[in-house]
Amino acid sequence: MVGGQTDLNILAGTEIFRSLPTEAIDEVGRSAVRRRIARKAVLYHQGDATDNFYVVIVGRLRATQTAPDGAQIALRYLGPGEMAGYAALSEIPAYPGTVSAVEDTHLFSWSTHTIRQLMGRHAQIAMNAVAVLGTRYQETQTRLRELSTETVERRIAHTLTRLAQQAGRRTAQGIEICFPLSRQDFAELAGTTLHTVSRTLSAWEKDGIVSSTHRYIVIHRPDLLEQIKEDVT
Amino acid sequence: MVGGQTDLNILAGTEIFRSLPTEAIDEVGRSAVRRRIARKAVLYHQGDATDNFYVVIVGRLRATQTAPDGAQIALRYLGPGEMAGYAALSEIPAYPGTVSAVEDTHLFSWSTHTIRQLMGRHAQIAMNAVAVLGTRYQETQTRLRELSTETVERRIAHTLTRLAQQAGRRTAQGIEICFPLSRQDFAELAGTTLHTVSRTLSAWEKDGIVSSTHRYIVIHRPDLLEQIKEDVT
DNA sequence: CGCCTTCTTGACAACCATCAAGATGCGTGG
DNA sequence: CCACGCATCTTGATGGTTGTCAAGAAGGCG
Repeated sequence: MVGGQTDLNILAGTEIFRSLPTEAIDEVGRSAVRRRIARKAVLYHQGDATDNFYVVIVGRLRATQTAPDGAQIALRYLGPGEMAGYAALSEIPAYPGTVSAVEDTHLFSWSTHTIRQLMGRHAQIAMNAVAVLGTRYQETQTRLRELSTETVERRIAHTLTRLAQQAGRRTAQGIEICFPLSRQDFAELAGTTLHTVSRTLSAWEKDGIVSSTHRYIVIHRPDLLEQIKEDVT
Repeated sequence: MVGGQTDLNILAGTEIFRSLPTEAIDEVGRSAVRRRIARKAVLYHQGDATDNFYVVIVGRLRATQTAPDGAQIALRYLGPGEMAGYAALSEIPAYPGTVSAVEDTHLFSWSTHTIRQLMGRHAQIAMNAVAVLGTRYQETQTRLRELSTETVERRIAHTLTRLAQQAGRRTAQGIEICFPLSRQDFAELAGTTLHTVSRTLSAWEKDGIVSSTHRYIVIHRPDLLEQIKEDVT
């Protein structure tokens, strides 16, 4: 159970519980459970029975999908305020992907039954869920088109821009992606191989567009990235 | 306005208005407008301001997305009972894709304002929308993974299976995709070119897996398609 | 300080898009 | 009813993009 005023304030700021009247937020808080998972730990596995719904408080999660043959792609990275486990909302019986932690992460969680009851009682929650899923659906459609029609370099540029938008932090040097991301991780997000990502980022680094230390990427020249995306050469 | 008992029965059977109490269905029907669009006509264009929400009664729609450079992919084909224009539900200001009719199509429509009001008043509608968007989101994620990791032939097999599931009709010869689909259309759905689709289907036709006349594809050996999908050669 | 993971870079080849040209078939108009 | 024309489909040849294989370099953690 979660009840402190700070917790309620956090809840009120999340994508799924925004714009709720106070008593509804109270109810949401009363039925929430706090949980913490360590870096690299798995929140749930693809194929597991859908039993819980989550909201990230602090940290970063990574959602992936694996094919029967082992090939993997990254579906999304989830930061503070974002929800995980939408299957719990939509009566999908098994999680369609695996979610694990990129950094130590704090979460709120609700059982499938509870979150559905909350949605039924407060249409605003369901409408927020519609908005979130709509936006994510749209983003995935766009990725699908990019993957179908664009060259790798442009796809990598798009992926990087999206990352910056979702998890970018302004610094003196430019925009930094604020969680660690290996070449392999990036490749799984862009739909290519770590080799191609490495080559492309190396070339961009030569041109002063980006730089990366450890596993943190910094964008120095967003304008040149835009140019790469639009380039019709 | 739509009020006949048959219309209400149709509405009660759609993915977005199922499981509603009678008076809610009544309300939905009262605020609905009937509309009809001819084959090849456009329901709305990508980028248009989101003004209406639709449900297909009979016919078939096709949702596509076009890149700035003109490259196009098919997002989805929509048949009876399915909804179009989810942007109207999720406050996305402009339609993210274009929807046009593959066959003469009858629709119900609601203004953006009306459908949102209905959702707010009846949480069940919003929950149904969550379920529909969740399922579509999941499907798109799977397509994304296939496009990232699988060979064209297997992707074409997956695409054909999905089509059969969504719009297949059992016949004496096998399962027929029950709307006309050109090689180009198929290619835009599978993320490849019409040439590759043509070659692949020709090869499969030689093996007795499928056949196609005019623009109707029939699957004779679903089992062999499954084998192609799983083949780990 | 050493090992192991991750990254970089090169060489090569395969898959599939592109280009090209002919075949088929449907709709339309005479 | 037939013939013409246009759209679609088929099939071949070729080349480019990018994945695969390989091996060495760099960097972090125990």
